Amino acid sequence: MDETDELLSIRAAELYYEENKTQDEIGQALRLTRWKVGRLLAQAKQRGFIRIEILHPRARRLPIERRLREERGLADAIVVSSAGVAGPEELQARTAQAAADYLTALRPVPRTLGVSWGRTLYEISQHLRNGWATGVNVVQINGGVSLNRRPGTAAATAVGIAQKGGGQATLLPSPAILERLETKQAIESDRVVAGVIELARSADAYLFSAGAADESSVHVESGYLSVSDVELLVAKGAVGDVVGRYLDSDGNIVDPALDARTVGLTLDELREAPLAIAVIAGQAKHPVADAVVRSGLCTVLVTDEATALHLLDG
Amino acid sequence: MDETDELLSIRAAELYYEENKTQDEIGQALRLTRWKVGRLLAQAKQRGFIRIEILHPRARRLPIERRLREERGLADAIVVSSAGVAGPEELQARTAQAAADYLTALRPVPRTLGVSWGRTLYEISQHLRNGWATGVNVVQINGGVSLNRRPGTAAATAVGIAQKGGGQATLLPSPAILERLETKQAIESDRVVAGVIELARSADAYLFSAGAADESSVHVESGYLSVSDVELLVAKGAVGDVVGRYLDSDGNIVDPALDARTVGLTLDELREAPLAIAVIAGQAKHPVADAVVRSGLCTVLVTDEATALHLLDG
DNA sequence: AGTCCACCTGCTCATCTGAGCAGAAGGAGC
DNA sequence: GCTCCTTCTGCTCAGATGAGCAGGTGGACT
Repeated sequence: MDETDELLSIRAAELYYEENKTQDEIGQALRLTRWKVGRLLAQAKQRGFIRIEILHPRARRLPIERRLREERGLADAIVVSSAGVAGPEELQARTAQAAADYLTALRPVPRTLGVSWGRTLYEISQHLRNGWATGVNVVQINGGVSLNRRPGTAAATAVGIAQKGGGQATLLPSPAILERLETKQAIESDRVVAGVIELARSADAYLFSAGAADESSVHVESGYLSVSDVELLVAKGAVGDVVGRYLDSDGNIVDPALDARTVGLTLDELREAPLAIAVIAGQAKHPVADAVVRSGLCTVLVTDEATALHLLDG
Repeated sequence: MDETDELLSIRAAELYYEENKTQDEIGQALRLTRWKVGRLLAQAKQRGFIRIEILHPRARRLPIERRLREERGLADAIVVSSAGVAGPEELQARTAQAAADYLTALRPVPRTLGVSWGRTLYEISQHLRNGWATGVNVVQINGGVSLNRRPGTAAATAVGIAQKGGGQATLLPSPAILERLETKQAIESDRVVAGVIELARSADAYLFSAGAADESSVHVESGYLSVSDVELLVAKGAVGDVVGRYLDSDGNIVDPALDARTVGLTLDELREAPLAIAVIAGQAKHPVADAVVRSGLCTVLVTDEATALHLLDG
């Protein structure tokens, strides 16, 4: 395509997309046949001169979703558009909304849904509508009750999802991380706790997010880890955590001793799940999102456009 | 349009614009008739959910051009797209290119073209192609030869435009602004200078830019004015200059005494021209662009999208 | 110069799409 | 409960568009 044709294709595109002229009219204006105009427009599209964006908080990026499914082996992918996004909070909100939509549309409806907790999960619970399902029971898959600064967030998440879904919530009454291995083993052998974990193992589907390995981690906020603990983990290669377990970029546990003191489903148990929905959004979580997808921790990913493109780049 | 329809229209738009499905296929996917899909897409467009951009340095914004013609009474307007622009230099380059394109396509071809000088005009001369016209003579319409730091820029501009257009350049051998009124009157009564100005008055068309009233002004750079001179002009209401003459936001001369010492066509002479092409780009020139258009200094405006929108806002 | 080949052009035809219309549905007011 | 009015729905039909094809054009190579 020479320079003249390139310019013509731009002129044609202006008349077609901005002035709503027909290809025939454009042909008359530019002294071309309407077939030539059609070809110029096709070339303009194909060469990427034409960008069509859907500007809406609920807009998704289907081509990127397809690439994630095909190139990253996911069973499903939901990618929300970043077009016209105001800030990181809105990105987070859009992604949580999309996750709520996905859950609502999910078929078959899971009888039991295993959930983690955290800012993202809480926001998903807020975006779910009353009656999003009928009779979905919810079970927590990792510990964390009550140490949180905003007490009850973890519980409110699970209970909220369950209530709006017309089911019961089963909480895991345990800290996320114990200080001593013996305490962790003791609490796991507690009849109630063991029962909850057993229920969690039998869930039909899991819904969880991932945390970045930095000082903003919920584990730091909740007091389970200190900033220097996290720095140590990062030094060992940690990119973030899933259900409280810190992993490196290959999805391996970074600190087996710490992991052994962490209550809840293990990463390998998650990997065996037939339906594991990860909801991860934001620049800060790009590395951990990568690790989650690469190591097969989820079968379904709900994320934002920038994160999705990051995953596809590598 | 309720929330459900809004969401459906977004889903439909995704399938239509990103997946290239037909409205009929979308109808099947979303369990709607194809007419409903068509209406949803029309509403999505109409409500502004669909943004179509033409990403190309030569892309123009025809709807904005139309508004400028209709709402600002211009005979013609050329607005280059700001989409995907890298920086102010590229905006300037795009606008200069558009001005060169406009000149090249101009019919009837002017026998004599009056030009000012400056960074913008120089860039236009660079973008013109050899043989853009056959036999267009060029005449400078304001003084400024030789005091410029990059000597010859003013002359190179006029000569370049003329040579590439197969014609002769007539330079105005005079400073832009004289220190004393008497000197200005003396130089204007010089036979050669008077002849050039007479020729300039008889030009078929004028091509000029405008300068912002700040320290970056070519008059400061050229030594005609000091920074404090410009500050004084700004204090008196100056928003910029056209052919070396400083005007306020209403297009009135700010400093009549200074104006009387300025050599070349007057603003009122420009206003009477049947074809006066102003080329103005960049954030810094928004106020002076406004003054130029409001006070009828040009019949044709070549500018960038942001500047055009600024003109239409007010 | 002749031949071949790739590309381009203008066409036919099938499909897609938007305008306009008649009837149905859903509310508001009586 | 009934009527009227607005809005919505599914349709016809004509215009717009894209796929595919035959013929033509121009350049490269022999």
